[in-house]
Amino acid sequence: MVTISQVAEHAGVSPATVSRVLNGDERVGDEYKQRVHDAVAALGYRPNRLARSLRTQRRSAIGVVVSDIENPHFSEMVRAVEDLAYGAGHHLLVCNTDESAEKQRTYLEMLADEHVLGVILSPSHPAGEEIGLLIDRGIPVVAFDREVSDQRADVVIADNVKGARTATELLLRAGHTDVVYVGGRSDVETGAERLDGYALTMRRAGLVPRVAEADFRIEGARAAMTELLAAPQRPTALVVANNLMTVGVLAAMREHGLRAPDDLALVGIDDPFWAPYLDPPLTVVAQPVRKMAADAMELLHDRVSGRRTEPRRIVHPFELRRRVSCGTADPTTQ
Amino acid sequence: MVTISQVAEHAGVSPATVSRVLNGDERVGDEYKQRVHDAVAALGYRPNRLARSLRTQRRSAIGVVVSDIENPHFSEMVRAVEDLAYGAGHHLLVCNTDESAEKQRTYLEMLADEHVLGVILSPSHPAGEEIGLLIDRGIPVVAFDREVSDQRADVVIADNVKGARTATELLLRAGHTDVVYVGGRSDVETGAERLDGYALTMRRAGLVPRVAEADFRIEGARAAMTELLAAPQRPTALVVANNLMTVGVLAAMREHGLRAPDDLALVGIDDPFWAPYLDPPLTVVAQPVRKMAADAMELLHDRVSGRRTEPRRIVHPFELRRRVSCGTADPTTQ
DNA sequence: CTGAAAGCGCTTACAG
DNA sequence: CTGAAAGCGCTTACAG
Repeated sequence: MVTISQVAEHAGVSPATVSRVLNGDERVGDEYKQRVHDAVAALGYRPNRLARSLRTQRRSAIGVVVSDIENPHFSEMVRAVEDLAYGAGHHLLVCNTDESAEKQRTYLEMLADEHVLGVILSPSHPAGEEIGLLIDRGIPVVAFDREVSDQRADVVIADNVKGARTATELLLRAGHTDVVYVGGRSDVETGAERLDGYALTMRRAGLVPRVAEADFRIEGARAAMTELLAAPQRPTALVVANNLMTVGVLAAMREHGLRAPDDLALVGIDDPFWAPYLDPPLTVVAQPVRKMAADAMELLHDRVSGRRTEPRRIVHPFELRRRVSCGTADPTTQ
Repeated sequence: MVTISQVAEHAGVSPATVSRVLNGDERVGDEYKQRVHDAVAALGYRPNRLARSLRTQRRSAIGVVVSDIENPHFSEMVRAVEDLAYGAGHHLLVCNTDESAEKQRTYLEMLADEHVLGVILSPSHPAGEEIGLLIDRGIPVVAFDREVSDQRADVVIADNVKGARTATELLLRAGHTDVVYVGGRSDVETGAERLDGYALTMRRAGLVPRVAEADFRIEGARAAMTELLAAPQRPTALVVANNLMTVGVLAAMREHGLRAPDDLALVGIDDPFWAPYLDPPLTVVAQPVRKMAADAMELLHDRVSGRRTEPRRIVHPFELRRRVSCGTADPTTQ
């Protein structure tokens, strides 16, 4: 392990001068600069970032906490954040919480103890006190997808109520009246809001909401669908609460010999990369994940640079991406 | 920021004693222990992990370098690694290289400078000299999926040749003679080996290999398929080089009104979580990603603990997961 | 069993 | 422009 002192000795200067040269301090004389650069090259010296972070009290890591990196929604988010972080010379500590309050706490405490630059958190437990711990210690937190109780955090979310409304309205305008919502966990914010958006839209149209309850997961959706399709009255259209559930819904439909959109029209929420390639290509309302990630990073940078101290809250609209699964025809006139 | 000295003062002991208590040193007297614990609680003290790492020369972060976290293969790998790391109290620095030699170099150098505990690397550039830099500095490297030039690294790979052979043989045994390989990048190890496995198997059966060249990506596979299906003789079966390409292949087939397995039998390589839910459910040969991740972590821990200094190389077999897309009938007798 | 002191590898006022 | 010295927040031989 070559240290800065060894470089200094080799170059015949002080460690302070080596540090200055390496950090681009212009006041150093040209000959000294050259000698330092030569010594660095000769010894293959690389500064210890740990030591630098400790001394400068400035870290280059950003914590990203999601419930499950394997969920394409979060893979996309992490990917987008990573692209931006790389450009800024930062790197990512990625943490999965599995929707466990305890894992969230453990990870956030660890990130606090690591003195990360900031945290982008898709909360499993919005009221966790460890969120305040981070902010107390001057580590900015951006809540992603879901809000957190601590009002000092920044927030980047999508308008789930409107998103579900857009999906539902699309089907209602096509003439459907029996639109069922295949729902995710209504005990979490995103689940509750999407359900609300659907139910409100149905009621406003004078229709009765009907929900097949599931859990945001493939097999849960498949089971809920199996039950739904065994019921006396089969709906003509579905709104599905997230991308994983869509996979389960399509599987259940296939088992029952049903095709979208003819037997059952379908609008999904979320747009994983394979949605356009499903059979049929899936119509979805999608969160603009990349834009949201860019906002999250910008909010973080504003905080770190001290440009802003007041919390901000950015709400993105969902985007309708119309493909095939929603159908086009008015089913009442077929 | 509460420091260990403040805790010491509050408890009326030395910083050394606080450190000992917090690190579970049993030699400390019970009364002192109690006083330290009280002071820690009163002040809300949390040790600075950066300072500890610098002092002990022991880091708790593991670097994971993949080409693209959005590829389900790597999402699954990172997820599996993360599960194991969490249990061991480690956390993950996740890096995307986009198959760029430069990004790989930048990230690996950064991981070296961060003095991470170890690196799991799915190499974009197997001969990168920065791999040696890590090992020189005592940071163990486990090559994942693909080998690296530096012989000192550990290796966890799947037997791509046999995997592709298994896929091809399954189709040959079903009676197919015109099996086309929809190929990935044959300039990378995995691509080249899978191609070899396919081609060898065809030749051994007295058949002529036929390849639709693509690039491991959805659109590349779709384009290659469109070309293939425009050719005079349509094959009766396909082996597809990775999970993303399967998505493109199915899309192209749909555009041409072809269904698997009846019009075209299909075996994929890789088993993303949605493969069983595709239409038709996909028959695949799959790398045992979770087992491979577990091995990678174990190799890392062996190195870190000094239990082993000689490099190890673990080769996993692919697993055949037979579903619907490969068909069952002998097409020559239909 | 406990504390004073040194040191991990840097950076940065301070003095010259 | 350059260096000696202090210090970031810990841990750990060393001495008692």
